[in-house]
Amino acid sequence: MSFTPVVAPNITAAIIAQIRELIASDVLQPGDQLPGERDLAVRLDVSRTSVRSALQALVTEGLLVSRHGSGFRVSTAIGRSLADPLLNLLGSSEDAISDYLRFRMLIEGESVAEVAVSASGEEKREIRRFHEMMCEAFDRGEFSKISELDIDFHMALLEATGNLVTIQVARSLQDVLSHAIEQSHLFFLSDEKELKVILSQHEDIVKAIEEGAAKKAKKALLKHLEYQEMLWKKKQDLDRRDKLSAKRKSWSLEVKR
Amino acid sequence: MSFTPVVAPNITAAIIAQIRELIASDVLQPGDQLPGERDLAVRLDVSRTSVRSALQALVTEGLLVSRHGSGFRVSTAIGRSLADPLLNLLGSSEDAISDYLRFRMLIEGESVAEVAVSASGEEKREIRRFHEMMCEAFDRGEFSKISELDIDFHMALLEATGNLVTIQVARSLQDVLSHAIEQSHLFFLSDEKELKVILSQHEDIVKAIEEGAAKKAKKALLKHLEYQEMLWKKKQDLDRRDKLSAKRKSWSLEVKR
DNA sequence: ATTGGTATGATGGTCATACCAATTTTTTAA
DNA sequence: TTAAAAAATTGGTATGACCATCATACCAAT
Repeated sequence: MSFTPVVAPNITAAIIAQIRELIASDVLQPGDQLPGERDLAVRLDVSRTSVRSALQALVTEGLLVSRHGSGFRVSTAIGRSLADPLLNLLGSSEDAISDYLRFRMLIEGESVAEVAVSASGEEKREIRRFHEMMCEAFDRGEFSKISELDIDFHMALLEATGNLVTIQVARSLQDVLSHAIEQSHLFFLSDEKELKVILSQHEDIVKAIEEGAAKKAKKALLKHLEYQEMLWKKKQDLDRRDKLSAKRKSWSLEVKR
Repeated sequence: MSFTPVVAPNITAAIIAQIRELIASDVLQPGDQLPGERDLAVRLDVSRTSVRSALQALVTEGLLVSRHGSGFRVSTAIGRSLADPLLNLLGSSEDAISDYLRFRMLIEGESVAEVAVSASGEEKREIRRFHEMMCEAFDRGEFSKISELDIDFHMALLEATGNLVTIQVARSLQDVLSHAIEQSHLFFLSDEKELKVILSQHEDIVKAIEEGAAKKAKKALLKHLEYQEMLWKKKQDLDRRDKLSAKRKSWSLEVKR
């Protein structure tokens, strides 16, 4: 007969676990606002003291941030342990963006195939919704919003798989990218013509998903990412040529001087 | 042990800092008992609420341990930092390990196919070298080394692709989840029979890579990871059954009381 | 001498209430 | 329409109370 030590019931720990679960399962997303302490207390049927204790613990852990008078929000920098090394990487290597796109092909290629065959109707409708919002933004000429919506579109794809590890990794990566993209401005949204191509590629992906055609969806998505990689390399070439000509110019000036 | 009254905004933070300082300067040594909450409150000239908030934070941080009715003590096992949000996040979910393996299937499946057709002879020899080291460790009965070498083996696969993003993500993720894997001890190295299966699966993978057979290699690797997922689910079922019986037992005890 | 029961004081855990301070929202007045 | 003022909301702190648990001491029965 083996007895195991009894763990005392701990209300605070239970609240912590519940909130953590909500964040892990992506119901609460980075940046989302939590209900107020008093509200939470009545919802969970516990005292405000216990709620505060739990929230405080999550703040010191870094999962939440609190602002006096405003409330609690889910931290936007959760995957910092993943993000930090990658940040250095993207800054140091020229090919990092290309590697990033190849990595996304690994992840999203299989994921979208899985989604096509096993996602619910509601999830598929969610994906199409993002796509339509993107098209509308394009029609209105709000090019700055398009890249945001593009991120949402691809995240919705991954979220439909329900794989928590995939979701968190993707989110961390996207966080890193948002920093890196600011440096290499105009990453995707450079040309109206190119945007049109991207939107039609998205349309192909969504259609394949709705049809439940796994291989077709995967193929369409890989084509989409390969196109973006091509765009990136093209842009990189132009930059290199610009730098080269600039160098020549300054050199010639130097000679003249 | 000298406590000075607190005068500051962020009262809780000030208390935390003071106690942390006492521990860092070794005035409070591991195992030492702290004054009671009420005592501390009057010594610091703050409310018991603030004292509790601070102590609670230090407990979740791992510096202190509390026992109901006994008091707070300085933790005897300091140094292990569980402060990583992502770690706790993934640790809170039951399916995290399973999701982790599915994630690896996404990454490694395509990667190994790529390696089979495009890796150099030297890189392939490197992979085989890790495999052989694993076999030798098995023959010598050094089961504890096997899981380490297993990690090296799979990392060598990914490094052969040359994708820096993939490598970084895999490294970080393995780092984050290492404790979760250790916690579910005997994950891989439970049974000699199971280890033999794993080694033969590795052999299949290596052979396919050396032959340059992409699809064969991918298939072998997916089979390998699916086998591990099966092992994990099996173990999880056993755990659940144990907990259930334990619950029944404690219940009968409760009735007696 | 060991075991089981009981009493007591200290401690952590939780709750309810109140008030303060920072922020946001709404209202009001120019 | 705009800007200032007021109100409502929210996190931070304080206080007092009650309960469950722990550590200890003491007593009684075997």
